[in-house]
Amino acid sequence: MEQVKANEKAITPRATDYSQWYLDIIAAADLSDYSPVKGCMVIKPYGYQLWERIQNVLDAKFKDIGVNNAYFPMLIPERLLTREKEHVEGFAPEVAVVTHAGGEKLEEPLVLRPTSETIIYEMYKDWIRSYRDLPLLINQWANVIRWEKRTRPFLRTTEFLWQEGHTVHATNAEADAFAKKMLDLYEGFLRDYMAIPVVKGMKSESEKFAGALYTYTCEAMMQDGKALQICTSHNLGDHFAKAFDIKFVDEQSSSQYAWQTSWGMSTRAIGGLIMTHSDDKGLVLPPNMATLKVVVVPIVNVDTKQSVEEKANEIASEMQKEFGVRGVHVDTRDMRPGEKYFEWEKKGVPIRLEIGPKDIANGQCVLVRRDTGEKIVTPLTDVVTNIQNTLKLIQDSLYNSALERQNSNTVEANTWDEFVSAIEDGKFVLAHYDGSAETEKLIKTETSATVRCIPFNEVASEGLCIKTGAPSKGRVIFAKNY
RNA sequence: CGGGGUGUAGUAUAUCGGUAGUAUCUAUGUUUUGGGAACAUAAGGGCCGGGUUCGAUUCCCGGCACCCCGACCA
Repeated sequence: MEQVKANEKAITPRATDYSQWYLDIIAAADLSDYSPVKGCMVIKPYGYQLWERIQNVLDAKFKDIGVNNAYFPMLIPERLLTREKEHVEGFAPEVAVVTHAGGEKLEEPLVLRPTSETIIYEMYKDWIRSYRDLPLLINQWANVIRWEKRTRPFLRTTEFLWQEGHTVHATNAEADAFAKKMLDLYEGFLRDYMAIPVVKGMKSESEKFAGALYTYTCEAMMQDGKALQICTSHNLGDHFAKAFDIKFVDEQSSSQYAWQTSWGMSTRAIGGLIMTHSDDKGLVLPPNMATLKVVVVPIVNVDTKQSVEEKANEIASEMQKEFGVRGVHVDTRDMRPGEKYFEWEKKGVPIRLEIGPKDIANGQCVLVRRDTGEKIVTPLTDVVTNIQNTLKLIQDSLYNSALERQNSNTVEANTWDEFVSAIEDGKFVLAHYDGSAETEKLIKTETSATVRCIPFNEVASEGLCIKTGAPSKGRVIFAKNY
């Protein structure tokens, strides 16, 4: 009977089955549910809070640099999608198409957007006439559909939520600088809020966005050593401008094609958050991502219930002045304290505050860190300050340990044997390769590693391809990936 | 689309060719409360179709669904 109990409440250890561990965390924290349509995902309220946080913070950052929101339709006429050759070839295998509506077969099928470049640029071509209309900086929050063969909650779902920014510029240099600027913005967000360190770099020719000139990416390392592409920013060059006839008249009165970027971050980032910080007890949220930052658990019995809960509420309302009404919760449910602890641990709440009759008598309470489990006895007079400090400590410590993990699991390989064994060990492997799609394919077949990116600081390095021995410029990171 | 696995209550599981058992969850009540409480009562189940059989949840065939591993996923 003990055995059954343990099994029911335990989370599969990471070391045993990482994949199952990940699913367990999601279930334990009550983040999502499977939908009747395979591959689609229901995001439950506690999970959606994370998405709302991402939305709020990113949206404010976008607006700070002059990017405003708009909305474009979900249905795209098929002829628009097919306009840019590489784009349609890249996406064709995974688009869902509406062929019937209103009880009739449609004359022209409508594609459920896998991404919105085409429909947005069809509009842009009429919005842009002169250099005075540039740059045009627009973002949209939307859902997109990609019919992937294999899905995983948050990491790759058939339908997912994201933001996609689409900008238009007068020169390629300006567009490129903007694409990189957005990547830096993402990096800052991931560092300061999600506590996820990333490697910034450029995608290889075969991994870049279909239709882009260059794709820049933030790659993060998960706890099993696999890479996750957490967001991308594309310099689209003038490819789409030419396909959609987006032209402007410059200061010399001559007509020119415009230069564009697009960039996005999706609900996949939540998957990255889960896999970066969580432990075998459940989810761990960085304080800057947690709506609920402190949960207060009064320790009571029948006699002390009223007085202890009163005191707990009093402290809580003091804290709410600092952390917001939704930032502090007093859990007065009629359950044993231990049960509550486990529940909030599974949900990743950064700090738990235990307060019982003995504490009150001593004018103190017990502050417990979710990340380390450390218990800190705190005078009631210093609670708010101590919590503020502890939240900062947790935030920093989560980032630092993730960074440390990433650094210590990133290695260089100079021979093929080194390379194979490092990939086998789940490392990020820095190595030269000749840049050809064939070599990439070959390496993937033999080791299941893919080119994650060419880190910006490696672009100039020269050497010989790890596989073919051909001359190579720009060392890349290889890794297994999600 | 290949390889493997599983279909029994909301969830997790057991047994068995003959009345389907347990835990958990849910509801109600009493007692409890410094790390997953106890007792009592109640409600709730065999994926679908066919075959073998006196009798199938069990065995066989087919379908369907789901899970895992690959392929695929710029």
